[in-house]
Amino acid sequence: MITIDYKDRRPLYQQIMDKIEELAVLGLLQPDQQLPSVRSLALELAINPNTIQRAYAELEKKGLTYSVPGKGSFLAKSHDRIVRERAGKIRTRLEELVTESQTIGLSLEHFQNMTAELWEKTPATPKGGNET
Amino acid sequence: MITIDYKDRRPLYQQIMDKIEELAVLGLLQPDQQLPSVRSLALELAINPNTIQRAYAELEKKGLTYSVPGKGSFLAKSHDRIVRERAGKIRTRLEELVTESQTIGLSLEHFQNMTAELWEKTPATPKGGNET
DNA sequence: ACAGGTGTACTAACACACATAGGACAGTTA
DNA sequence: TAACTGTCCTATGTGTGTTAGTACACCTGT
Repeated sequence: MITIDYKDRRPLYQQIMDKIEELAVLGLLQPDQQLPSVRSLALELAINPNTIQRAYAELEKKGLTYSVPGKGSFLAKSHDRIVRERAGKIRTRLEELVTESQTIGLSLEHFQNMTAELWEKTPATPKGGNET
Repeated sequence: MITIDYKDRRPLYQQIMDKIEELAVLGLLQPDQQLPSVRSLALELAINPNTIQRAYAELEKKGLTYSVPGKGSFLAKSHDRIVRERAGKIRTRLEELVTESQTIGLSLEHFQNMTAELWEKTPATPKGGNET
């Protein structure tokens, strides 16, 4: 379900956070569904439990999950809410691209054409291969 | 000409690299034009010369500048070439955005509308104020 | 009550990148 | 020669990421 890529420059805890959010976006994790326990996931990924703990703590701080001592960690937000947040971030990054494009004198038409072209390529998955 | 932003999370040497590339894109630095010397820029920015040295060395590795011992560091590439490289990077990042948008089920039409809307906002400059 | 699962907290240690500090050497130019 | 230039080197401090080990409190099934 979750894998680690040591070629990835991002911290392990960050990769785990992103993977869980990704699973939530894709609907493979449902609200209130229990996540793997800190210890079991650490064992499975062959990394330190503290790293998982870190990831779960950050996810909870973001409001994406909630933890119940003695019971486990669970997905908190609804699929729709996560998707809306994602859309917001995409908008922010798009704004950066727009600004940079204008700096180098790219036209809106050129940009739109590029978008349409890339849209049709429809690659399978963005970040390096999602397991199994 | 070049400033440092300590609120910026990027390393200082990275900020310097980006600023110089930015100046080149905007045409404020011409090919074969001499850059500030390692020591003078370090003095001006009140940081260590080694940090400037690092920035210049990385820029040279990227082929953006060239250094002549005893003479100085100079901008290497033509404006056009830098712009083309920038465009390539923008394309790569746009591809990421497209993929992520598809993941969350955004439509091409929605994406294009968002782009057009952002395009018209036309903010002054992206990264924290490029002074005088 | 107990055992075994859960989250949480804490300290210590290591590796790495960023940055500073200070010094040294070689080439260029006036 | 003097005063610039780039380049190289070692040492040090700091912050972050990660591992390691331990401990405590909570929940659940037997």
